[in-house]
Amino acid sequence: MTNPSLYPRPALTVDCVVFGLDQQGLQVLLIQRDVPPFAGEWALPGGFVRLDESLDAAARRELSEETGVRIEYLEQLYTFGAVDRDPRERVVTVAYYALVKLASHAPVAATDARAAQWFPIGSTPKVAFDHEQILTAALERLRGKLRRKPVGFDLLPPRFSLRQLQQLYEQVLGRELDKRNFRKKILGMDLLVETDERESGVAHRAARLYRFDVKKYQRLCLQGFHFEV
Amino acid sequence: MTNPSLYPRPALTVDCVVFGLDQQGLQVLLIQRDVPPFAGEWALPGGFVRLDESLDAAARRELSEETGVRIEYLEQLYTFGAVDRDPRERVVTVAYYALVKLASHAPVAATDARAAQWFPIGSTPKVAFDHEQILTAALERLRGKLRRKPVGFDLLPPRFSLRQLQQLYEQVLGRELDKRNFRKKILGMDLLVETDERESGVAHRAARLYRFDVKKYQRLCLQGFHFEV
DNA sequence: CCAAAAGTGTTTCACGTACACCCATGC
DNA sequence: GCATGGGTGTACGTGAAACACTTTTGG
Repeated sequence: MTNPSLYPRPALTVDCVVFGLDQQGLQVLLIQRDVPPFAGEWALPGGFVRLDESLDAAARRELSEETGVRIEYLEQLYTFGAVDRDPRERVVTVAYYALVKLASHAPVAATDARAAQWFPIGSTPKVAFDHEQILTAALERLRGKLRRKPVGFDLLPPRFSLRQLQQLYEQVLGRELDKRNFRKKILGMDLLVETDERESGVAHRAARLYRFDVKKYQRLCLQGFHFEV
Repeated sequence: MTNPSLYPRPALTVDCVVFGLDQQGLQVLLIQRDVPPFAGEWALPGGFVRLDESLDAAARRELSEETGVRIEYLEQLYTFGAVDRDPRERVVTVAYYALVKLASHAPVAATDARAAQWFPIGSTPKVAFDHEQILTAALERLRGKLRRKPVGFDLLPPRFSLRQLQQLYEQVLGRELDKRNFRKKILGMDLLVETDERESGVAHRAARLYRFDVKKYQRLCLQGFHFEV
């Protein structure tokens, strides 16, 4: 490893897969490109990494600039570096995925002029570059993460019903779960605290709302506790 | 996302954590730097990504140039991009980890002039840059991977005893396992085939040697089989 | 014959899974 | 009063964990 300045360099970008949850299920946020290549096509929000910012910071900045969503959870996913993934020239991209509380946002949130839109997983349009591959990888990672870490709560409002929680797991894991077993398991971890609030605006018995006790989770983790659904 | 050539770019490198297993346990391969910064200190093998090679290709090339080891398994780990991780200038590195069959190599393998040396996990010297952090991340990832995928066989010779396999798991996972339960579980997966060879050169009853049936594993995976130790 | 590791079964307990009914509420 | 989902307990089976002794071989 000699002097770095002697080598021609790939361009370096970050791209983000933003997941949100609403009544229709799990959604991804895409933006419409306004410049070539792939002008007019949908793509993941992202952009170039600046010299004075870390990769995480670049991801957060791009998300804030392009979508204005408030990020609950952000994790680096994988770095994609196929030689021809950008037709212009060599571009390596560090992909991230993010979770947001979709319920608290306007359905389409975009701070700058670009169109941003939520698409249900499984009904995404054709996307630019190798972004399809990134989307797939992100979803796979989310599935694994959700089972092993309590990140699901970052997709839900601060207070939620057990039904909401169960539906989240069902949608992301792609299979049905038994109501009684699910409640037994989740409540058995002793990480949810009952609030005295209840669901409102439903045409049936209102469900009790719970909140996730982050502090308690962190304490348990130090004692070797392992979250798993 | 406008024209990439308008932005100043970070330098981009790959660094590899190479794991091998011998009688002393799990080892990591480090090389001694011969140029500043950190000249004389130990570091992970790695180097700059060229414009005409993918990230994986760059990792393989660097490993071959700097260490000459034959790679059994290679996986991208994480991309490290703190602003000041290289004192010279902004350098982002894509870290990989690799598994090699150490028994079949000379204890120190280096094809070019640089010193390369194996160090036991837990007795590594001070390393340059943020390589300590990368090492830690690699070990953590290896632990998880080993439990969920049959990558352990990439650290063992093609024919191995159950004891060797068990010791591998004990060393990497950092805890003792019950011999009978271990054998029951492993043999129960029906992925090891008995060979008619036995251990040699031991001062006690010689153990039977097994080999891992990759084909069968792949077939089972398609049917939803899930490896777990 | 002694040291050292190979090889082998059973019992116990925890946890996952399957499964059905009454209750509260809004309309 | 009816439709809709909220909320609850039990029985069964599978799989993990604990546990000790006999066999083989080399020196």
